[in-house]
Amino acid sequence: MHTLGLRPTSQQYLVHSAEQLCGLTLAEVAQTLQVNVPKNLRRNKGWIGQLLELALGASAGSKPEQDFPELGVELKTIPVNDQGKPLETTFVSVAPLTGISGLRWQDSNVRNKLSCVLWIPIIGERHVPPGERVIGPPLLWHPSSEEERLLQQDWEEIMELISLGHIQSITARHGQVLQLRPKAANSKALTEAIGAKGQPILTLPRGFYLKTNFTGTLLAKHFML
DNA sequence: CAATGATCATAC
DNA sequence: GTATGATCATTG
Repeated sequence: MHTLGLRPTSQQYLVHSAEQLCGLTLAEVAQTLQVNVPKNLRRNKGWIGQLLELALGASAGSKPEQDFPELGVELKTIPVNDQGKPLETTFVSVAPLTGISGLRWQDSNVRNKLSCVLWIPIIGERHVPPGERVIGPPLLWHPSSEEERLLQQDWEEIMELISLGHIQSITARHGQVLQLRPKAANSKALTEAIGAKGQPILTLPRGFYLKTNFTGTLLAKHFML
Protein backbone atom coordinates (compact mmCIF):
# COMPACT_ATOMS: atom_id res chain seq x y z
CA MET A 1 0.00 0.00 0.00
CA HIS A 2 2.90 2.39 0.56
CA THR A 3 3.53 2.54 -3.18
CA LEU A 4 0.02 3.75 -4.05
CA GLY A 5 0.05 6.39 -6.72
CA LEU A 6 3.72 6.20 -7.68
CA ARG A 7 4.55 5.81 -11.37
CA PRO A 8 5.81 2.32 -12.08
CA THR A 9 9.17 2.14 -13.87
CA SER A 10 8.82 -1.40 -15.15
CA GLN A 11 6.12 -3.91 -15.99
CA GLN A 12 7.40 -6.07 -13.14
CA TYR A 13 6.99 -3.20 -10.66
CA LEU A 14 3.53 -2.41 -12.03
CA VAL A 15 2.37 -6.01 -11.62
CA HIS A 16 3.84 -6.11 -8.13
CA SER A 17 1.87 -3.00 -7.19
CA ALA A 18 -1.30 -4.50 -8.61
CA GLU A 19 -0.72 -7.67 -6.59
CA GLN A 20 -0.47 -5.59 -3.41
CA LEU A 21 -3.96 -4.28 -4.15
CA CYS A 22 -5.45 -7.78 -4.47
CA GLY A 23 -7.90 -8.54 -1.66
CA LEU A 24 -8.55 -4.91 -0.75
CA THR A 25 -11.99 -3.35 -1.05
CA LEU A 26 -12.40 -0.31 -3.24
CA ALA A 27 -13.41 1.66 -0.15
CA GLU A 28 -10.05 0.90 1.46
CA VAL A 29 -8.13 2.05 -1.61
CA ALA A 30 -10.33 5.13 -1.96
CA GLN A 31 -9.76 6.11 1.65
CA THR A 32 -5.99 5.85 1.26
CA LEU A 33 -6.15 8.05 -1.81
CA GLN A 34 -8.67 10.43 -0.22
CA VAL A 35 -11.25 9.76 -2.89
CA ASN A 36 -15.01 9.84 -2.24
CA VAL A 37 -16.90 6.58 -2.75
CA PRO A 38 -20.18 6.83 -4.72
CA LYS A 39 -23.21 4.86 -3.50
CA ASN A 40 -23.65 3.41 -6.97
CA LEU A 41 -22.10 3.80 -10.42
CA ARG A 42 -25.14 5.14 -12.25
CA ARG A 43 -23.62 8.59 -12.55
CA ASN A 44 -20.05 7.45 -12.00
CA LYS A 45 -19.58 4.68 -14.54
CA GLY A 46 -15.86 5.28 -14.87
CA TRP A 47 -15.17 5.59 -11.15
CA ILE A 48 -13.55 2.19 -10.62
CA GLY A 49 -11.27 2.54 -13.62
CA GLN A 50 -10.18 6.00 -12.53
CA LEU A 51 -9.57 4.86 -8.95
CA LEU A 52 -7.27 2.07 -10.13
CA GLU A 53 -5.47 4.43 -12.53
CA LEU A 54 -4.74 6.67 -9.58
CA ALA A 55 -3.71 3.79 -7.33
CA LEU A 56 -1.32 2.34 -9.89
CA GLY A 57 0.11 5.65 -11.10
CA ALA A 58 -1.32 5.65 -14.62
CA SER A 59 -1.09 8.87 -16.58
CA ALA A 60 -4.33 10.76 -16.07
CA GLY A 61 -6.22 12.78 -18.62
CA SER A 62 -7.94 12.02 -21.87
CA LYS A 63 -4.93 11.41 -24.07
CA PRO A 64 -5.43 8.87 -26.86
CA GLU A 65 -2.66 6.53 -25.78
CA GLN A 66 -1.95 3.62 -23.49
CA ASP A 67 -2.18 4.14 -19.75
CA PHE A 68 1.50 3.35 -19.35
CA PRO A 69 3.07 4.40 -22.70
CA GLU A 70 6.63 3.91 -21.48
CA LEU A 71 5.77 0.37 -20.43
CA GLY A 72 3.53 -0.36 -23.41
CA VAL A 73 0.73 -1.41 -21.07
CA GLU A 74 -3.00 -0.71 -21.16
CA LEU A 75 -4.85 -0.88 -17.82
CA LYS A 76 -8.37 -2.33 -17.72
CA THR A 77 -10.61 -3.07 -14.77
CA ILE A 78 -13.22 -5.74 -15.41
CA PRO A 79 -16.27 -6.43 -13.23
CA VAL A 80 -16.61 -10.14 -12.39
CA ASN A 81 -18.80 -12.27 -10.13
CA ASP A 82 -17.31 -14.31 -7.29
CA GLN A 83 -16.47 -17.05 -9.75
CA GLY A 84 -14.42 -14.80 -11.98
CA LYS A 85 -16.99 -14.52 -14.74
CA PRO A 86 -17.18 -11.09 -16.44
CA LEU A 87 -20.39 -9.17 -15.80
CA GLU A 88 -19.95 -6.67 -18.62
CA THR A 89 -18.37 -6.39 -22.05
CA THR A 90 -15.09 -4.47 -22.21
CA PHE A 91 -14.79 -1.23 -24.15
CA VAL A 92 -11.64 -1.14 -26.28
CA SER A 93 -11.69 1.94 -28.49
CA VAL A 94 -13.80 4.17 -30.70
CA ALA A 95 -14.13 2.84 -34.23
CA PRO A 96 -12.85 5.00 -37.10
CA LEU A 97 -15.71 5.50 -39.56
CA THR A 98 -14.09 7.60 -42.27
CA GLY A 99 -10.67 7.74 -43.91
CA ILE A 100 -10.25 4.04 -43.34
CA SER A 101 -9.29 2.78 -46.80
CA GLY A 102 -6.09 0.82 -46.52
CA LEU A 103 -6.22 0.64 -42.72
CA ARG A 104 -4.71 -2.66 -41.65
CA TRP A 105 -5.21 -4.71 -38.49
CA GLN A 106 -1.52 -4.34 -37.69
CA ASP A 107 -1.92 -0.57 -37.47
CA SER A 108 -5.33 -0.50 -35.77
CA ASN A 109 -6.12 1.05 -32.40
CA VAL A 110 -7.73 -2.19 -31.29
CA ARG A 111 -4.62 -4.25 -31.97
CA ASN A 112 -2.37 -1.69 -30.34
CA LYS A 113 -4.49 -1.34 -27.21
CA LEU A 114 -4.88 -5.08 -26.80
CA SER A 115 -1.24 -6.01 -27.44
CA CYS A 116 -0.58 -5.84 -23.70
CA VAL A 117 -3.27 -5.39 -21.06
CA LEU A 118 -3.06 -5.42 -17.28
CA TRP A 119 -6.46 -6.82 -16.27
CA ILE A 120 -7.68 -5.99 -12.78
CA PRO A 121 -10.77 -8.08 -11.89
CA ILE A 122 -13.19 -6.26 -9.61
CA ILE A 123 -15.29 -8.76 -7.72
CA GLY A 124 -18.90 -7.83 -7.02
CA GLU A 125 -22.26 -8.12 -8.71
CA ARG A 126 -24.17 -5.05 -9.84
CA HIS A 127 -26.13 -4.81 -6.61
CA VAL A 128 -22.96 -4.66 -4.46
CA PRO A 129 -22.10 -1.04 -3.53
CA PRO A 130 -18.85 0.06 -5.24
CA GLY A 131 -16.99 0.51 -1.98
CA GLU A 132 -17.66 -3.08 -0.95
CA ARG A 133 -16.34 -4.62 -4.16
CA VAL A 134 -13.02 -6.43 -3.86
CA ILE A 135 -9.94 -6.21 -6.06
CA GLY A 136 -8.99 -9.55 -7.55
CA PRO A 137 -5.67 -11.00 -8.78
CA PRO A 138 -4.18 -9.01 -11.70
CA LEU A 139 -3.27 -10.54 -15.04
CA LEU A 140 -0.67 -9.08 -17.41
CA TRP A 141 -1.97 -10.44 -20.70
CA HIS A 142 -0.77 -10.67 -24.28
CA PRO A 143 -3.14 -12.24 -26.81
CA SER A 144 -2.18 -15.76 -27.84
CA SER A 145 -1.86 -16.37 -31.57
CA GLU A 146 -5.32 -17.93 -31.53
CA GLU A 147 -6.83 -15.01 -29.63
CA GLU A 148 -5.21 -12.53 -32.00
CA ARG A 149 -6.49 -14.48 -35.00
CA LEU A 150 -10.06 -14.21 -33.70
CA LEU A 151 -9.69 -10.51 -32.95
CA GLN A 152 -8.21 -9.78 -36.37
CA GLN A 153 -10.92 -11.77 -38.13
CA ASP A 154 -13.74 -9.86 -36.41
CA TRP A 155 -12.01 -6.51 -36.83
CA GLU A 156 -11.46 -7.03 -40.55
CA GLU A 157 -15.03 -8.15 -41.12
CA ILE A 158 -16.50 -5.20 -39.26
CA MET A 159 -14.16 -2.66 -40.83
CA GLU A 160 -14.94 -3.96 -44.30
CA LEU A 161 -18.67 -3.47 -43.69
CA ILE A 162 -17.97 0.07 -42.48
CA SER A 163 -15.80 0.91 -45.50
CA LEU A 164 -18.44 -0.51 -47.85
CA GLY A 165 -21.05 1.84 -46.41
CA HIS A 166 -22.93 -0.81 -44.46
CA ILE A 167 -22.47 0.54 -40.96
CA GLN A 168 -26.23 0.88 -40.48
CA SER A 169 -26.58 -2.87 -40.83
CA ILE A 170 -23.92 -3.78 -38.27
CA THR A 171 -25.29 -4.96 -34.93
CA ALA A 172 -23.62 -6.21 -31.76
CA ARG A 173 -24.27 -9.74 -33.05
CA HIS A 174 -21.49 -9.47 -35.61
CA GLY A 175 -18.17 -10.92 -34.54
CA GLN A 176 -17.20 -13.86 -32.37
CA VAL A 177 -15.10 -12.02 -29.79
CA LEU A 178 -15.21 -8.38 -30.84
CA GLN A 179 -18.41 -6.42 -31.39
CA LEU A 180 -19.38 -2.92 -32.55
CA ARG A 181 -21.86 -0.96 -30.44
CA PRO A 182 -22.81 2.68 -29.84
CA LYS A 183 -20.31 4.68 -27.85
CA ALA A 184 -21.79 8.10 -27.30
CA ALA A 185 -23.20 10.58 -24.81
CA ASN A 186 -26.69 9.73 -26.08
CA SER A 187 -28.63 8.80 -29.21
CA LYS A 188 -28.52 12.38 -30.47
CA ALA A 189 -24.74 12.39 -30.82
CA LEU A 190 -23.77 12.05 -34.46
CA THR A 191 -20.56 11.62 -36.39
CA GLU A 192 -19.66 11.24 -40.04
CA ALA A 193 -19.58 7.85 -41.71
CA ILE A 194 -19.80 6.27 -45.17
CA GLY A 195 -23.29 5.78 -46.65
CA ALA A 196 -24.57 2.92 -48.81
CA LYS A 197 -23.73 4.85 -51.98
CA GLY A 198 -20.38 6.01 -50.72
CA GLN A 199 -21.73 9.39 -49.70
CA PRO A 200 -21.11 10.97 -46.26
CA ILE A 201 -23.85 10.28 -43.73
CA LEU A 202 -24.32 11.04 -40.03
CA THR A 203 -24.58 8.16 -37.60
CA LEU A 204 -24.04 7.25 -33.96
CA PRO A 205 -20.39 7.04 -32.92
CA ARG A 206 -19.44 3.37 -32.42
CA GLY A 207 -16.91 1.59 -30.29
CA PHE A 208 -15.27 -1.83 -30.31
CA TYR A 209 -16.06 -4.00 -27.29
CA LEU A 210 -14.74 -7.40 -26.21
CA LYS A 211 -17.54 -9.89 -25.61
CA THR A 212 -17.76 -11.49 -22.18
CA ASN A 213 -17.14 -15.00 -23.46
CA PHE A 214 -13.74 -13.88 -24.74
CA THR A 215 -12.63 -12.06 -21.58
CA GLY A 216 -14.13 -14.82 -19.46
CA THR A 217 -12.02 -17.41 -21.22
CA LEU A 218 -8.80 -15.46 -20.99
CA LEU A 219 -9.32 -14.83 -17.27
CA ALA A 220 -10.21 -18.49 -16.72
CA LYS A 221 -6.97 -19.68 -18.34
CA HIS A 222 -5.11 -17.54 -15.83
CA PHE A 223 -7.04 -18.62 -12.76
CA MET A 224 -6.72 -22.32 -13.61
CA LEU A 225 -2.91 -22.22 -13.57
C1' DC B 1 -31.18 -13.15 -17.03
C1' DA B 2 -27.79 -12.41 -20.60
C1' DA B 3 -27.01 -9.48 -24.39
C1' DT B 4 -27.80 -5.44 -27.12
C1' DG B 5 -28.44 -0.71 -27.69
C1' DA B 6 -28.25 3.55 -24.91
C1' DT B 7 -26.21 6.34 -21.65
C1' DC B 8 -23.25 9.05 -17.71
C1' DA B 9 -19.18 12.14 -16.12
C1' DT B 10 -15.30 14.84 -17.36
C1' DA B 11 -11.48 17.29 -20.10
C1' DC B 12 -10.46 19.77 -24.07
C1' DG C 1 -17.64 16.15 -31.14
C1' DT C 2 -13.71 13.13 -29.51
C1' DA C 3 -11.41 10.65 -26.26
C1' DT C 4 -10.82 9.02 -21.50
C1' DG C 5 -13.16 5.77 -17.97
C1' DA C 6 -17.05 2.30 -18.38
C1' DT C 7 -22.06 0.53 -16.74
C1' DC C 8 -27.03 1.15 -17.27
C1' DA C 9 -31.55 -0.28 -18.73
C1' DT C 10 -34.47 -2.31 -21.88
C1' DT C 11 -35.20 -6.20 -24.75
C1' DG C 12 -35.65 -10.83 -26.32
